[in-house]
Amino acid sequence: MTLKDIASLAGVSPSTVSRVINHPGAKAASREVEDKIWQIVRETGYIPDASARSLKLHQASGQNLNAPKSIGCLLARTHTSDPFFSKIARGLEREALRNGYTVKYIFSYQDIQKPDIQQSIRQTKVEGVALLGRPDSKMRSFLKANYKKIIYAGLNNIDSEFDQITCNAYLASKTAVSYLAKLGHTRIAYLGERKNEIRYRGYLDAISQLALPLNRNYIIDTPLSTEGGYRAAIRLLSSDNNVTALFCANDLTAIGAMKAAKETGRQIPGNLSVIGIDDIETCQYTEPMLTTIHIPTEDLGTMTAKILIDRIETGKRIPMKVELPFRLIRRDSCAAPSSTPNYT
Amino acid sequence: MTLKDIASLAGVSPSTVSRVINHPGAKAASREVEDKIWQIVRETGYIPDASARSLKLHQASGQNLNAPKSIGCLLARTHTSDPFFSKIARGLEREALRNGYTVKYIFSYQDIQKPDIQQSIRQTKVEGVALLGRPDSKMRSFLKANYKKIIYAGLNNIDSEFDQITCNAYLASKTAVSYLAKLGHTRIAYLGERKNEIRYRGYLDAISQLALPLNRNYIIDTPLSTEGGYRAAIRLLSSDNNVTALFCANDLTAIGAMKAAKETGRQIPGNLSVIGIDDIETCQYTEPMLTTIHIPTEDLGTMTAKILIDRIETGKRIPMKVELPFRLIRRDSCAAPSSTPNYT
DNA sequence: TGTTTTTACCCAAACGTTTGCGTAAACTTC
DNA sequence: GAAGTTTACGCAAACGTTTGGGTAAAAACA
Repeated sequence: MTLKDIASLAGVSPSTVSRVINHPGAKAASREVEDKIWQIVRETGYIPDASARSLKLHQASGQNLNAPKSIGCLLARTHTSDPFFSKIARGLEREALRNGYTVKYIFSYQDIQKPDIQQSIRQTKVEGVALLGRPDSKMRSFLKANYKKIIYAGLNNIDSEFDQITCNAYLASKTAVSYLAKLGHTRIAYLGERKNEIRYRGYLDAISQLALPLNRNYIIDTPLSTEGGYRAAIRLLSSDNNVTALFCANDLTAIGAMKAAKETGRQIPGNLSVIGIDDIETCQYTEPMLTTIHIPTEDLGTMTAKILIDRIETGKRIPMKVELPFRLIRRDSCAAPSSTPNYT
Repeated sequence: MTLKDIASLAGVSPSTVSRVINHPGAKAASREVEDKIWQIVRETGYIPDASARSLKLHQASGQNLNAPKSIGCLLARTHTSDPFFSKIARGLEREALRNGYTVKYIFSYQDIQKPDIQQSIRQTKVEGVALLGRPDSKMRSFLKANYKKIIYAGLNNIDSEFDQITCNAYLASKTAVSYLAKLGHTRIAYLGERKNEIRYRGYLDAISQLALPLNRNYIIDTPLSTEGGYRAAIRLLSSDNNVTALFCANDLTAIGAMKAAKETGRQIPGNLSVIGIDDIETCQYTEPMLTTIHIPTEDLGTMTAKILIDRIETGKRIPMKVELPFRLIRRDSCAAPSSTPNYT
């Protein structure tokens, strides 16, 4: 349904329809014609095309009072089933809706180099976009080329011109490791990603600052998923009997690791302590319940929405990096290393 | 700064600039010219006008052979973090992408009555939509009014004109209950939703067909989430010492229930058997591992995409109801009821 | 009745892009 | 060196609006 269609249905020219719609009341057309036009508009459910309008008016996209507004949310498909990101998305959506915005999600990260995918994404009209999880460089340049208002939410700082809503995962990691150290652990392994990963750096720095021995074998590079954690832990635990604690870069990984631990005969937290990051819901349903660092995931989402929407509505950009607080949640998966330290 | 400006600065036509910018690498221009254009773009800080772009790209899917194509995916926000639906979505997305379609997700279910939300949804152009999870009547009429090509995917049959890709959850439920009965259980509880829920009907019919006693107290109406399962099970287990098995309408519920069982002193599967439906990944990471009915979730998604896309491309509709097979996965959470049947 | 004003509409030119088609020139191939 | 193929571009027509500048017909006026 376009203006033209309405026009021909009403038997008038597009100009007339446009005037009627945009300046209601201003007698741009006869009473009769005006009524007829409105009627048809209602019947057909016609919605003026926002792009065309803004193109023509070249108004800085803010004017139309009752226009449908929406923000985009970009998320890598691989993260689609990660509760951490779902939760952020949920906060985002809630806050957006409260402000009258719809959220449109796009998960087609990895195919961003294909031109038709790019087009398809561009085609969905949004006033700004929230970026969940680290973008690769392709994604980054695509975003810069196509959107003015972009906010990144996630755990890693990304060195880029986007504004960021994060939690200080570097500190969070150090906190987790320190906690393990304070319990008496000295042989602490890292399970998670390494490349450009701030949690890994946090681990490394904590180890060195606490003057703990750094053992290369205790660093396992693995994707942040339950299966990744399981595999990594199996690898580690079946070849080494000295580790007493596992620092996992997120809860999913930790949960996988716990299963591996049990399968290789460990008691948690008896012979082995496990700690994660995120505090996803499942942490409370594992046996034992998982000690972890709580990240205010949902708030991450709502803040992102708030700031993005503020930027959209005021048109002003105050560059910023927001950091939300984390905290250690002591549950049952960590304890002092057993007095008979080595598992046999 | 417009395309034209860039073009004249570079001494070429706008078309060339456009091509260079949009299909980088595709030798749309000579190496020389291309470099020059990028250089000017960088120097001038040119940003393509989003409205113009989207206006142009919108052109209603009629002519343009390699136009960007996309399908919509509607999912209730409440299901957003349910692994069952994430998995369907993942299958859907994979298949769609393989066919050159992008998927656009919308989670704004509950606010569908607000006109501006409706507008915003309508505004996103898609060639067809996949509907994950049962729509309420508002949603249904909205969909019927706005889209021609709709396919429903999920566990419940919905009596509607939409085509459906499902698993026979009715039979699945009966299978689960029969399995428990075959193990020797007679006091089997139902934890899950009741209203219009086919799994509930399956439970009821199984109980009656197997001539087991039907105990109203063993039917707990609860939302399908971990927390829902936990609450429901606490309620049941702390007031009754005779149940020997819990049939949970999905795995999330079952996982919550397992926690409650442990907290109330049950051994699984010693004193209490628990069975779920879905076979989400977490099932393998619980203690004990959860026996469940496997639903080919990802296939549900790919089938949905396949059929939807076929309909879009051929333009023909062959009304259909597709049913994918399920199967029982025996893990460790179910066993024969103990010889000292009552828990004390 | 002739002249001016008003009413009610239409025409067509933009807005900044993208892209199918066309075409000179350059390069192959035999 | 003729015939075909490829490369590297330009032309112009869209996309859906808005709006300034018309102009016939109707209304008002003298």
